[in-house]
Amino acid sequence: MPATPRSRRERPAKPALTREGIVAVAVEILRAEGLPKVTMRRLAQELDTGPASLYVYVRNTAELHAAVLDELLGSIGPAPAAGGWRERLEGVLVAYTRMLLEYPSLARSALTAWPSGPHYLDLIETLLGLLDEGGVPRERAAWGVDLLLQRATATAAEHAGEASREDWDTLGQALSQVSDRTHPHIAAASGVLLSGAPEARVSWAFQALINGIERTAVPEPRD
Amino acid sequence: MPATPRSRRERPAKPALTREGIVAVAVEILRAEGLPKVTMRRLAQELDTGPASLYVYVRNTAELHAAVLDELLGSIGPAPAAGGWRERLEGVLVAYTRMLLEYPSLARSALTAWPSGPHYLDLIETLLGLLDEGGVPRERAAWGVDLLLQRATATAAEHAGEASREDWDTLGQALSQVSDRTHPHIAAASGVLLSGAPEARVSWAFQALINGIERTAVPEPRD
DNA sequence: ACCTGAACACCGTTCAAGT
DNA sequence: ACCTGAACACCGTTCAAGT
Repeated sequence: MPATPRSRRERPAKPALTREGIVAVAVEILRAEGLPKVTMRRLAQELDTGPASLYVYVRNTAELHAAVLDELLGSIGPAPAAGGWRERLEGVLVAYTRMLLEYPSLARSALTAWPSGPHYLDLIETLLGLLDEGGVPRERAAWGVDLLLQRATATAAEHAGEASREDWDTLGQALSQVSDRTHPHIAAASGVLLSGAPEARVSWAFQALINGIERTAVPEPRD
Repeated sequence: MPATPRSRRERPAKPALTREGIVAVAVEILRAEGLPKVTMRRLAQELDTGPASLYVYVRNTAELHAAVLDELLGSIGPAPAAGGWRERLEGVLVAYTRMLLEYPSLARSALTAWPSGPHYLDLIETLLGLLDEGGVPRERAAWGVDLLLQRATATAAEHAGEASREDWDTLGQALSQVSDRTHPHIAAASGVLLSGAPEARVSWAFQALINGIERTAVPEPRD
């Protein structure tokens, strides 16, 4: 009796071996199993080829991650239509942060491999538009966008790796056990340092950033 | 003729197999060859043992990285003695950023594996002290420290991985090629978006953060 | 030209077995 | 108890060789 061929029913239609096909499969694996499983070898296996073949379409793993992020960026939708510019700006930033928080390891990778895809450009345009609506001078807005996006990305990235919850507790313990002779300011602030609901802190941080960007003059360029 | 034993002159005194010894060797390798070479296997080899032995002293790679960072933190020295609180605060933050910029991949790892060592606590104490001196309310200062340290860490982390320089150029190209019909605000700001000397941007960002922290009220805790 | 099998040069972590 | 050899289960990337 000949061995029966392995079933191929798992994937309805095998995506084509193109950049789009690779990114599509990568997003699928990311959603189902997380970024650590999105490896060149796994992708190749899923596409019935060897890992070497992928290098025709993507330069390396970092570039692949950036493409995946831009793809996901398409899902956060437009800015809220109601409310003042400040609230709407916070709304966009919170939506971006929330999306990244679903894939913290992708956020981590986005911090290093800068996205430059179409959805990322749309996001920058939206942020600049809202800052302009609020009367923030163009130069401050331009430099400020970096601050806002970096805060969102870094906040999500901090949750990558299973250890993060434990580390927070370790730091909390260290902060509360500190002597008020050697570290008087920590001792005095220990109750507040790690206090507050996560949403409240996220919101406060964005408002503080917006306030700072609004009020801080960019230096005159010297030549 | 018996085989001559392998020379052991490379390392003057092999550090003891203790947590301190392991961290010391890790710092040494980091300084000489960068974080990617600081692996469990390499460390074990350097200490004449197998990788499994290290797990008696460190929980995992992330914890090791955090210990290494705290060690390096000891080298940035105290806050500048002269100047207003604002300038001294910026001085501390710039010194921290500069140190991290020498080891961007360590910064990247610090974003995930929170340090909680003695030198990190000292840094927090210094920041809180300077904000207090500036009359910043305790609650704002406590929440603000997270903003300041995260900015420093994330800025350095962005330089990890060889690709970062190229990515920046790619983004710059994408930004300057955008159509002013679809992305009018980017088009209008394209000159400013990526302008400015790195030091000027780092300095502006910290000043904007300080200004924002100073002026943004923390919400009343609800129970 | 486009594609890929196989190899190169590694990883972190666990665990059974030794001392 | 403390320590570790060997194994498990993987990685990314390159390159010579095939079609």
